[in-house]
Amino acid sequence: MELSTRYSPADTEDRWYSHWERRGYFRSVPDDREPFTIVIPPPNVTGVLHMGHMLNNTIQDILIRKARMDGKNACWVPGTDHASIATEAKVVRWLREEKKLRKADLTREQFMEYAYQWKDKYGGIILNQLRKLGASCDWERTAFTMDPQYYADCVQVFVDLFEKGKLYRGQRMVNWDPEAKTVLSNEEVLYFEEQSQFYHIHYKKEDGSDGIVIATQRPETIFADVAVAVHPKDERYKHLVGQKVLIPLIGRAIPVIADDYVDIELGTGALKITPAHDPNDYEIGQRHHLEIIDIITDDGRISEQCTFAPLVGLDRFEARKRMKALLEESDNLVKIEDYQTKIGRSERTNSVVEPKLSLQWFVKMEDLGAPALRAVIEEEIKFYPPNFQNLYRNWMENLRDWCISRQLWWGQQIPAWYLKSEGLSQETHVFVAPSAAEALEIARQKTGNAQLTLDDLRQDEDVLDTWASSWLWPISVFNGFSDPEGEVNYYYPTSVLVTGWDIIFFWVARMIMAGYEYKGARPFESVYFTGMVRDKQRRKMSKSLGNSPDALKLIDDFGADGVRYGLMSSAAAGGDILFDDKLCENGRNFCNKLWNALRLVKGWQVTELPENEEIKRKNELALRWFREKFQEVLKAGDSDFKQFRLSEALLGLYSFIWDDFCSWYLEMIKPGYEQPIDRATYEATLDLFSDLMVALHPFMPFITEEIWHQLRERQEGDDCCLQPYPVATEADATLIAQVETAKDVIGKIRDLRNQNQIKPRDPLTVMVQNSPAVTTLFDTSGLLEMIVKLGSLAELTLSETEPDNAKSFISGTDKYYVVLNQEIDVAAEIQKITTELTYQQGFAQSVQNKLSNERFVNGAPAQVIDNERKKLADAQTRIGILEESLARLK
RNA sequence: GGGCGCAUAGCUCAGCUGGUUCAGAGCGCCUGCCUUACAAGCAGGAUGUCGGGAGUUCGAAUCUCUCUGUGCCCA
Repeated sequence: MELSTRYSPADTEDRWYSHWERRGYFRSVPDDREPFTIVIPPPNVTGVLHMGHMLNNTIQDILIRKARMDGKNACWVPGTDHASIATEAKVVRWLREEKKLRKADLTREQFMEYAYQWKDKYGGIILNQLRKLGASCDWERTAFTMDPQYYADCVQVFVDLFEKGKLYRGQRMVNWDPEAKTVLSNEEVLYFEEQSQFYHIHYKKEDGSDGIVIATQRPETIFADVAVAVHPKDERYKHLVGQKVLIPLIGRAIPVIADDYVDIELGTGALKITPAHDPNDYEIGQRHHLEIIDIITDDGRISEQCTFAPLVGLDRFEARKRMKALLEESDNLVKIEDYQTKIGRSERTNSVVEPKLSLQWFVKMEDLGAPALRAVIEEEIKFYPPNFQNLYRNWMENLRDWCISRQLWWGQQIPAWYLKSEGLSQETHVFVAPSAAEALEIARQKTGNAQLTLDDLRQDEDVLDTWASSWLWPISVFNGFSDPEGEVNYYYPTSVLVTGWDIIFFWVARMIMAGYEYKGARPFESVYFTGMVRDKQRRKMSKSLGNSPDALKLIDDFGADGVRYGLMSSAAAGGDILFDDKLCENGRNFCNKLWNALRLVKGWQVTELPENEEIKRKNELALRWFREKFQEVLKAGDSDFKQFRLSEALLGLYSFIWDDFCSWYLEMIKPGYEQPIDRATYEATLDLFSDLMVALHPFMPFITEEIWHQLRERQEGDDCCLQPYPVATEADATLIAQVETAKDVIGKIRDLRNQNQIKPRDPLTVMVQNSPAVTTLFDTSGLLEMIVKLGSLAELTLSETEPDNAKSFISGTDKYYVVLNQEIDVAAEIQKITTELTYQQGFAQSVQNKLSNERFVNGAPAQVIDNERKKLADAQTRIGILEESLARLK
């Protein structure tokens, strides 16, 4: 069959993927084998494949394929996250743009129906895209964080935490998004350097005399002030502490207090305290037992609570503008100062975050955090790279309670019920239960009112933070809550989690907490942190910058294997990747290289006749050498895998295949023009090539499967992806070193050709100076023939004397002569040899110095000293040779 | 302000427990080749006070301290 000079991924990739899938190779059910389990970091259900996913999932696929080939029961669970806020935002936009509907006009039930419609239509595209990448997931296990069972698990955990007293409802300062009207977690707030102003405002004393000038960025909140704070050591204001000053415009008197928090240098050194609208003020307020006055509504307007009527109803920014004029008129504005500061904005709506006191559900972190911190510090869970331990520890030692309620509809509705008779946020009774009926039971008991009906209760409107569902992922996907004695006990703890370090707190830490809380065991043995994929200018890839390449187009252009190679070749764990198409190009080129090696081998005619002795010796040596070298590579690769050094493992195979297999081995055994190859070498080569494909398969699954099948007729079901991964045996270092000397000689001959304009194929005569050391060259069967072939020599013989008209070089401690049919430039040759001689003498001297240092000889291990002695001896031999050459030329 | 990291070839980075597999890879660059698998290729080549300084050691890119530059996280 005629093979194209280019490998065409499009012709093979889909075909092999469906073949694997059809044969059920990725399916896992518990059995006697050791499990190797990975749960996918579930992408947003609305997501499409981007570079980060490609990197992340390529790594998981490599690990899972390798484990499968190692004979383990490999199970990779795929799935998606309902991603409450991100998805709800998309659904709302879709309703507005496509259906001309506003969320406010829909009931919750109607909205959810639309949301599911939308999810069914657009959700899960990414899972099909993962197939293009080659991801060998067990698709029958595909999970979703809003699956009915998963939903029930989240509810059960909520109830359980509540019953254990690890969940509470409390007034807390939260990050409020006035546009989305929802609480944001700290992690959902992004900070930007922005231009702002400090308003210096004069708070006069009750008698109208000069009081104190405070600086604030938020003049519209002065009506919620309850104090002015200064630093206790600030001499300027000491006399005022304990006195009262008046809020401008409304003239309410508030105390001046002293608190360490105040920064003397910042602004005027005097700070207005507004506990309802600033987290730091809130804490100061708590310390000093101050009142809380809230004057901002849920949508960011000045509320009725504000005693200054002209502002009521205005948007907070509009109110700020008005305040400028009002303060000027009332002669309270001292000055306005420009100020650069960090403003927090909602990651989703970009609106300025409003600190707000709100009644929310919180998980107490104290008990949950302790075992999760310990597990990582004591390396019960190992991080790769390990320095992420520090980041983790830092966060875990400063845990804040986790706000898990979100004012959204898309998500697991919080299983808490209240009495309708009580106002919103005024509840004195809370009934937490898995269902309304059970909540009613509790309500009847707690209130002592047996007449209560479901109509008297209303369920909490909020849903769970999306991470409060995904933290159960490693347990819930194996039905660990509904069937705690089932297969979860086989698959859990999972083997490794592969994820970006940016969600170490959101997700990794919380899964660890849930793991210890609900399974009493770590959720995974190891965590492999990937870096961020960035563009060439080091910018994070983002939609708004438009710098993210289209993942599927990349696969079209370079093949999935090419892209996988590109991503992996420069992706040390934890390190960012500066992505460049060039990387994928390398991968594609590698595929072509493999393909052409296949074309070469399959193009050979095979003879059943035995080869002549010389060729036979050469081929046998080549084979032995290559097999030994393969062991070295496998051994290194094995250790790389154990340490998750996947890039290193891949690059090791890459250079072994490109350099050692293609450039050396195949050239060694390649028959002459239109000559056949002997059966034994041919068969052995097919086997070696097959083994290489098996070793490379986890990284580049498609092309290796294709070549595996092109190399030989295989039985049905005899596929590359199921082969046992080759296990290294001890390599014969001596043999490898012998062939290395041949490669060195060949390289030097080629170099000499290059420098003297001799064509690569001109047959040269080369001699080697007879010496006791030179015997290995002649004693190693096939070595001479190898040099003759790859050096394109007419002959290689021993010589007692230096021939005329020859140039020489040294390999190891042997002197070689290349006979040239041209004039030798004696002066240039002398120059060259002198330079080399000077270098060798200097080198010998430095080794000599080392060896005559008594402390070195006494202190260093014997092996190091022996090595130095050998270096010295070899250098001295070379010096002898060079001096001899020089003498002869002169 | 607190914490974590990084600095090695023109560029992007490897370099594990200190010792010739320690100064490496890929890209780029230079020279020569359309050699009977592959020009998306082949054969060669050049390039570095391993950020500065000090220390530990027989020996430091590797360990310690310090300075400088730089990135990130938290407040």
